[in-house]
Amino acid sequence: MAGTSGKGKPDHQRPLVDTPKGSGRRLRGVLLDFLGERIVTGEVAPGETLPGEVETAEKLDISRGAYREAVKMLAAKGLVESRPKTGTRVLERVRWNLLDPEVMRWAFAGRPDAGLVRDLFEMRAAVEPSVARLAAKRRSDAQVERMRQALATMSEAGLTHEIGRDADRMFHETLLAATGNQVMMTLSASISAAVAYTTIFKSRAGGFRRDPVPDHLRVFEAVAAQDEEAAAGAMRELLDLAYDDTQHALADHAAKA
Amino acid sequence: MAGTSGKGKPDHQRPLVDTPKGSGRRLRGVLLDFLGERIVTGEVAPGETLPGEVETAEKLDISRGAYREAVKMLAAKGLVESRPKTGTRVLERVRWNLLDPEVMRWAFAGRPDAGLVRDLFEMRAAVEPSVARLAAKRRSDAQVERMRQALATMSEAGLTHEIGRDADRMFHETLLAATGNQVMMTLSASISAAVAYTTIFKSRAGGFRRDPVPDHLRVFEAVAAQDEEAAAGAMRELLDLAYDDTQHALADHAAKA
DNA sequence: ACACTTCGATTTGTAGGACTAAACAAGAGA
DNA sequence: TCTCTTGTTTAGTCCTACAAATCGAAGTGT
Repeated sequence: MAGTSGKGKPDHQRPLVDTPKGSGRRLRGVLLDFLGERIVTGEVAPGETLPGEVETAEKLDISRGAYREAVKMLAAKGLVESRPKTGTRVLERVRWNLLDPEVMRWAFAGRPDAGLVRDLFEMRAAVEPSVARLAAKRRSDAQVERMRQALATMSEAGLTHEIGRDADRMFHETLLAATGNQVMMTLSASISAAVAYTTIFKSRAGGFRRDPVPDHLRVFEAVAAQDEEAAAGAMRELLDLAYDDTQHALADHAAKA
Repeated sequence: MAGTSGKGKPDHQRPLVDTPKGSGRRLRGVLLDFLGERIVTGEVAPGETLPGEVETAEKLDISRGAYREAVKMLAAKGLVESRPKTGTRVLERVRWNLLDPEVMRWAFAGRPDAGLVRDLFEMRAAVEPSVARLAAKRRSDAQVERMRQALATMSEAGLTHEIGRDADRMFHETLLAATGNQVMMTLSASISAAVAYTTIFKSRAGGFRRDPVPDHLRVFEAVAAQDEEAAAGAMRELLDLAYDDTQHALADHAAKA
């Protein structure tokens, strides 16, 4: 791993950033997660500048090349900006690409931030009904069939099980594909990345307060019947339910701490 | 620029990817644009794999380091994925981060794709009314004042002039900030990047069919009065107008070609 | 006080080599 | 024949070390 002989330090037992080891994870990848998470969680505040690249690379005992590639990926996501002489500095939050799935993942790595969850649900409230509406308008019969099956396995397994969550994702994914709208598809891909984390968080903390299957069913039926307004309405209800559950899970979690 | 002596080729007159020269643009940056544009416009189809990195770097007469950093930035935006032995391949469109401002820029570099424009406006139709609603609910007096001023300069200069477009951007930016919603702010940042290109495109091709200032004014007044429903409605009208204009500009452009 | 120059810190770009993962093919064993 | 293992090859990954362009700030001259 370390060139011809590293930096004189023994190859066994590296000092920092747990080694990628035998896993498929690349060194650059773990470094990216390491830095990205530290930035998104606010551990290094916007405006601050990271120590110089030679210095950092040395401290973490990795090469400048690997470090630079990780930093360039952060820059591509709008988290940092690096210029000669000034160094690499963390940008203000507004410049961040919050919609990037990886950024979302970092944001939800620790405990979910209540403000971010609220913002996210406000966004979903704006977008998802329109998604349902468009899906009702343009869905194909094959997509209806796929959603029916996903719904079936979902009601069998329940959302507490892995297989049920998979079915849930499949349901929403197909709904999205039915809109035929590229932009909405990528947006919701990011959102559902975040939603997956809150869902798993919910099922950890306290379980669900109401069965989500009936609401999914209403959405499905409206889409199948191509009733646009009903689809939008059903989706709104589904979202309200999810928001309530998330709020309660968050409150429970806060109470315990 | 070229190490000790490049690759033996004379330093004057480089073969490909116009050199960054005295400009502030970094070599990696122009390479990123070059590759990104080629991918987004479909010149290299999804599924295809780029030639090997040594080969490419050699052909373009740049170092592997610079090339790799550019590719890593593309990977961060979800455009490509590179693995040993397989090479670097372009991902399917659904995995692209279309909301990334740079990806948007590449998408609108050539002639705007009609389908993408439609998708974008469907998205705006879903999101922007909610933006107006939230802004009406939470706006501060200072923000109202800022919007008033932007509107004033905008009605003076008109959207055909640079200064007018700046004021327009300022108006929408402030409206966005008034929502207090981080997620919506980043989303609309991406969207307005695209909108800026269509706007400049519109003013090139045929001008505007209707004065946009009155519609902006209606939005402003509703937000100032904290009338959420009126704000949403006014925004919907504003969007309809913009969509009509864009459609006609697109049609004119197509007719000429 | 103002413009111009120099200097130093830091990123940018270059070169070439060693390591490793992954795909493919060939061979060994059942 | 089929599967499992083993080698071979390919291309990305990671490493070191050096040269150069940039830009801020301090210094210098007028």
